[in-house]
This record gives sequence, structure tokens and C-alpha cells, in this order.
Amino acid sequence: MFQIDLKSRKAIYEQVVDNFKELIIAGVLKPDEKVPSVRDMAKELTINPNTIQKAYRELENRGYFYSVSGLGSFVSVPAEAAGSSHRIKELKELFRSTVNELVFLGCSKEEILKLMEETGLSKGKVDEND
Amino acid sequence: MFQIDLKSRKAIYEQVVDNFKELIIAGVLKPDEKVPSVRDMAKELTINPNTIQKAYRELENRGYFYSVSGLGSFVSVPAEAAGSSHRIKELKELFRSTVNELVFLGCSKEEILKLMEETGLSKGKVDEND
Amino acid sequence: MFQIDLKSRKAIYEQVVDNFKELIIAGVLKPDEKVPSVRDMAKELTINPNTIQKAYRELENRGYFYSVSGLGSFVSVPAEAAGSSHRIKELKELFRSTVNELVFLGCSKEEILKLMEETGLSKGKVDEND
Amino acid sequence: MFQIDLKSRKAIYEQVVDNFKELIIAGVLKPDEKVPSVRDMAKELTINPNTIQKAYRELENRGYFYSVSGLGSFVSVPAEAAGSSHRIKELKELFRSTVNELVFLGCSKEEILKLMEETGLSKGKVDEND
DNA sequence: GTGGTCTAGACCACT
DNA sequence: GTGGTCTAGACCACA
Repeated sequence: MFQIDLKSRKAIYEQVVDNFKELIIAGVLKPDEKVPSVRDMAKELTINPNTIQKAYRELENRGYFYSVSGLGSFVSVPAEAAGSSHRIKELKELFRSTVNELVFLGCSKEEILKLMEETGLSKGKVDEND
Repeated sequence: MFQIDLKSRKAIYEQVVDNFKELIIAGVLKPDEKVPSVRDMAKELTINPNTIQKAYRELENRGYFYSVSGLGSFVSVPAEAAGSSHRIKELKELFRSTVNELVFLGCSKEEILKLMEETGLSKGKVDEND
Repeated sequence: MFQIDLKSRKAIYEQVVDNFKELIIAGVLKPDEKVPSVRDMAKELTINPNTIQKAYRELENRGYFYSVSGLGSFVSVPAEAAGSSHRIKELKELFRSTVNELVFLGCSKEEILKLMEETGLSKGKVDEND
Repeated sequence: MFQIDLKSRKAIYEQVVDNFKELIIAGVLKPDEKVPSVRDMAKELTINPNTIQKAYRELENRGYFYSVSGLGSFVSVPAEAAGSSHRIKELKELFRSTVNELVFLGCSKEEILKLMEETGLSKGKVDEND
């Protein structure tokens, strides 16, 4: 599904969180879709189940997962994302500082606008969902 | 000069680093300008001098500061910063994921383009650098 | 009859228990009324019959249901419920902490009194019971 | 500081969370006050530090604590409580069902109103804070 | 010293 | 089988 970098400064469970977020944001994982069980994920990534558990719990807190004991863990629907207004504020600030640093390091305006297009942003909202 | 938020999850030394970077990028601190001594900075922010020490060392490593024994620390000319191409790659990736998450959370295309303008990017300031 | 929220942190069988309790307390289900069979309930809610089984057993233990072999389960007359004094103690404690937290989170006195009225408490319905 | 019931159905870390919440709501713990370190708390309650850690993390997520690595954990200010509007909705629903069940079990109107007064609610907001 | 992460392995309740 | 809790003990980074 994805890879974990054990040597990274980022905590393993955070990497798992971020990877799942990416997959959900990219639409690879759909709402109410089942994700691998804690144990399966642990086996696949060869890391401790507790670490996966922690990641799943975190994803639940951030509104990306919901877990049903005995059934499994599932992708949540984005509308229910908790505290997203606060998160948006954070992201905007991050956006600002990222662009500023890019410019500072000599990245041209054109290059950044090109990045913008690559995100699919200029194509309008996703037309086909299925 | 700036404020530290103890309640933030970000480490204190990292906040110091980021704040200095912001000031340099924004042009508030000019190349070869002297920055406050470790002890003064620690007093002003009422945090441990070791923490400031670590921040300054980090800023040196990243090419934003240079220090002269017995004189203090100074703002560097980061165009000369080593490894900035690697940093640019990182920033582009960060840019991509930030925009994607913003869109996912319902932020409109217009809103993001507005953010873009607010960074001063659309004023063509970068042209001279290219 | 009612809905189960899989996304809730509450166990499914507990949701079933609570929903039945609500219906009985609200008077929707009358004493000695027959409730759906375990299998029917399971089909209607599309959940595992074992889960319904567990919920019904729990409702029996708490004095809300009684079951007759071969006939099914029926609504009990909970005034006869055993251990209700202990339950009342629990509920009072829960009441106290709930009100305290509401106040702490900025809920005004008026708002809470309004809630009180909405429960029908102020209509003196309880007088006949005393 | 408080006691833990190892035999309770409630998870230990949840008990810790609830106890701290009570203390903060009651005003025993003031904003920005330092709470015992994870290790000290673990020693005092003779439970595993990881369990305390989990409780503190939970309190942080719910906006009651903030932690500074290397410094300790502190009581947060209630205004910053995240997602409190959602929590208020939950509490109101809990209030409703609690009162309904109390009435159902034969608790008189007077008794419930007396409970209300005991919470200090009828005295208006706290006059003396110090 | 502090919080934070990770592992290994046991145990429990729910479906 | 699933998620969830807990322990014991090691290790790291920050202040």
C-alpha cells in the first residue's frame, strides 16, 4: 500500500497517518471503504501493531477514519472532519510560508504556478467520482 | 522580536528557527546584520539559553546564519545556501500536499488563488531573480 | 424502529439497549408489549443476530425486558426493576457532572433550565407517581 | 490526587481523563498550572507510565491539557477547548436522557431540582475565583 | 528531568 | 476475527 521510512525523523505512526491522509485526499480510498486491519497492516509494514493502532486512533481523531470494534476500521466522509476550520487556518499559514520560502530560494513565479496546475486545481472540482 | 507559543506542539527551538527564517525571508533582517546574542535572546523570550543555542546552530547548518567567534552571529546570504535544491524539492512536495488538503477540506480555487496573490507572488517580484 | 450508527464509538449492542430503553421510557413501547424477535431485529438493522441477542439479554438483566420461552421477548414493568436505587444514584452523579461540564463550556443557566423544561419535567407529570 | 478503580469497566486511562476533567471543571486546577509529570503520576497511582501518557494525550486532544516536551504538562484554558460545540450537543442529549430515566425510575421533580441547585448552578456564575 | 515513540507480548470485549 | 487496553522495559529528543 505504501512504504515506511524507519530512518526518518518523522515518527512511524505519523508517517502512517500522513500516507493514509494522502490516499483519502487523492480519492484512492473512498468513504466507508474498509482499510486493512491493525494486525494486517502491522504485518505488511513489519511494524508493531500498537504503532498502527496509534496511527488509526489518530486518523479517527482527525476525522479520517472511524473504527467499529469487532468489524474493522473504515474511511470516514470528509464532511464530518472535526475541527477542519482550524486545520484550514493552519494550512493557509503553511501555504504562505512555503511559497515565501520557495520564492526566497529563487523559485520563479512560473514554476510555482505550474505546480499549482499539477495539483489539478485549475481543472475545477473532480468531475467523475466513480 | 517575536513570540514563542509554549502550547504549540512544535519544539521551542524549532519555533525560534522558523521565526528567524521568516524574518530573513521577509527581508526584515538583512544580510550581514547582527542578531541578538544567545543570552539576550534567551532573556527576551524567557527560555533556556541552551534552547536558543540549539536554534542558532540549526540556523547556521541551514545556511541562514554565520557566526564569528567573539563577535556573535550574523545573517547569511542564503542564495549561497548549500543544499537548497534539495530543500526546494521538499518545499514543492509540501506545497502540493498542502494545496491538495485545502481543496479536500472544501477550500475553493478562488480562495487559494487569493492566498497566492497575498504572498506578493503575482507582482512579478521574482523576475529579476531569474 | 430506530437506527444504529456504526460510526459511533458506542458498541452496537449498547446502542440497541439504549434505543430500546428510550422507547420504553418515552412510553412508545408499553408494558407487556411484544418486541421483534432477535432474528427480525437483526435483519431490520442488518447487524449480526448475536449482537441483538446480547442486547436483549442485557435488557433483561436491567429489568426492561422479560422473555417467555417459545413466545419471544416482552416489555417489562420497570417499576419492579431490581437495583433501581443503585441506578438512580448513578444517574444523579451523571446528572451532576453533565451540568457541571455544560456550565464549564459556557452554557448559560437559562439554557440548561430550558433543557429541563423540554424534558417535560416542569409539567408536573411526576406528581401522580409520588 | 484521586483514586483509580482497577476493577471498573471503564478503562484506566479514561478514569484518569475524567478525574482530571472534573478537577479542572471544578476549578481545583487552574489554567497554566503544572500537573504531575507522567512518571510521577504513574508512580502515585501505581499504574504504567504509558497509560498515563495516553490519558494526558487524550486530555490534550480534548483541549484540557497542553504539553511541552522537556517542561511538563499544563492545564489549558477552557476557551481553547476544541470542538466544544459538538461536545455541548452531546452533553445536552445526555442531559435529556438522564433526566428522562430519572423521572421514569420514580425520581420526583423536586428531587431533580434539588440536584440542580447542588451543582451551584442557581447561584449564578462563580463570584470569587481566588 | 520532561514528554514522546516503539516493541513484545498478554488480555479483554464485541461481531 | 476485530479494535482496544495494559504492562514492562528500552530509547530518543528537548529544556
